Amino acid sequence: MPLDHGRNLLLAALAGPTLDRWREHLEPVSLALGQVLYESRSTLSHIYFPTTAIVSLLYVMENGASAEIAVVGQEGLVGISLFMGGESTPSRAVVQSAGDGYRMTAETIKAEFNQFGPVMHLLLRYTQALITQMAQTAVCNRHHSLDQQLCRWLLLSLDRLKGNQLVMTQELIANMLGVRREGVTEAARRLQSAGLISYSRGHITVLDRPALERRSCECYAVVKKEYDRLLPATLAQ
Amino acid sequence: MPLDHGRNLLLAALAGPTLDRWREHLEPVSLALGQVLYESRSTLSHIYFPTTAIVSLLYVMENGASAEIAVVGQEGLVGISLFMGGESTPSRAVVQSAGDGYRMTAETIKAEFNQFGPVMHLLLRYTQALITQMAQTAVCNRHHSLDQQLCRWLLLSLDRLKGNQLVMTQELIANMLGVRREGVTEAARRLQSAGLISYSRGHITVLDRPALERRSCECYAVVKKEYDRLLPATLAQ
DNA sequence: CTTGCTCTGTTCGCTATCGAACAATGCCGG
DNA sequence: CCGGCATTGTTCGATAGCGAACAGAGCAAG
Repeated sequence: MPLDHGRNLLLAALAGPTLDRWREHLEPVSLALGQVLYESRSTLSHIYFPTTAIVSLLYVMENGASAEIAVVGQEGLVGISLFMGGESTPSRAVVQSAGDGYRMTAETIKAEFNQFGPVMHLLLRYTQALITQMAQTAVCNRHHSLDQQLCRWLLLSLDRLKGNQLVMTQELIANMLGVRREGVTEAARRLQSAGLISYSRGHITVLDRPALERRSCECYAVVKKEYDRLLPATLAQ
Repeated sequence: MPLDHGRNLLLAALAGPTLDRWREHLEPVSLALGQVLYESRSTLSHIYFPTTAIVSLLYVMENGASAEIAVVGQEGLVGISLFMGGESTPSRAVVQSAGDGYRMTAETIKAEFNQFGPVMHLLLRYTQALITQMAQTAVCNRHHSLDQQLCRWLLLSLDRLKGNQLVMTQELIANMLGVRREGVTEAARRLQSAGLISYSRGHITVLDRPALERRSCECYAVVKKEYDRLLPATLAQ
């Protein structure tokens, strides 16, 4: 069963006949750290279903600064603009944590979407969950401290990986959060001395997840709750 | 022609037969300042198509602070979660500028969407434009100064009104931007002394729109461009 | 074991925004 | 035309995050 190990939850939610039809169209791909799945304003050639990889949707400003808009892992897909109809977006999709996934050509996914069945409704519900994540990112950027945002970010990433370890430099986290690397260093040090995490040279281990959740702002919980509500079949496994 | 004056651009984009069918389902409504079209997490009963009103989607935090996620006017609709499948969202929709619009029951819009024709594709393209606006709000909240954000916000509002006047207290703007009222006062004073706007007691007149655009961050242009790209038929009027 | 490089730690002054307190101004109803 | 209220203006100290510069510290290749 090729779709089993480290599977993507949207794919896993597909019922038998659809999945059988999809199987031949799903190409396994290995996603390397830093790989760009699509560039800002470029027409997408494929839609991606991460399994063990994590992908960040981020916007890169004219001056080169960036900010993460949302994160996608095994629970979702990269490339909603293909079925939403726009074909491209102003944002960029970058692999934030190396791993595997599947991809499907733009044509195929559009044809599948346009069968207007359960596939379409699943993809749209996922899209709404993604919208919630973006909205909450906006709120979080406005109101919450770097410490809180770091907690939120670690939790969102953790949910998309197995285990309690993240391979992730502070520099990279800073780029995602749109802050200075030094700011992340200090926030991480505070979390470490509080015993919530331990890290060294690109390896972060979460020691006390409940404490991390308490220290995070409400944004994490809002997003989590909404994913659980909108995609129960896929997450309750 | 009841849908003519101060019309909604999505409705205007509908072709004859669809519009004829819709006409009897569209109920004209008057939207008062501060009116809540839907509450956080509540099931929506109607979808709204503003004509002269402007509606803000905002998230209200546990401590009462708020932040605008996106703004909707004559170019769009309020209540995407009805056809996206979630039925509700964690955000709230509040009338930011009084005016008129149309509404349609949840049942009707779902039935129309599920005819899978041009209506569906139009609504999905609009949704993608809205997503871009949310994403850019997140970026803007992270990186840009209050002055820049105020310019962006004024421009977005202006695009959704006729004329160059906004009826809008600084207190309200502050709530939307998620900043202090004093901050808006100072930013507005700076814009006023630069000759870009003139305001008094809740009435803001834009005197020099090009200058406002220059002073704004890139976010406004990104969003505008994406709306124009995704909804050309509706905006090119 | 050394060299070089990546990653993390730390410091300094700077600025934008915050939070709070209070003053001034103009509109509206009686 | 006067009192009250909504709105705007101004100031103060506090603080979070920025920008820049540089110091350690661990890993990896030779």
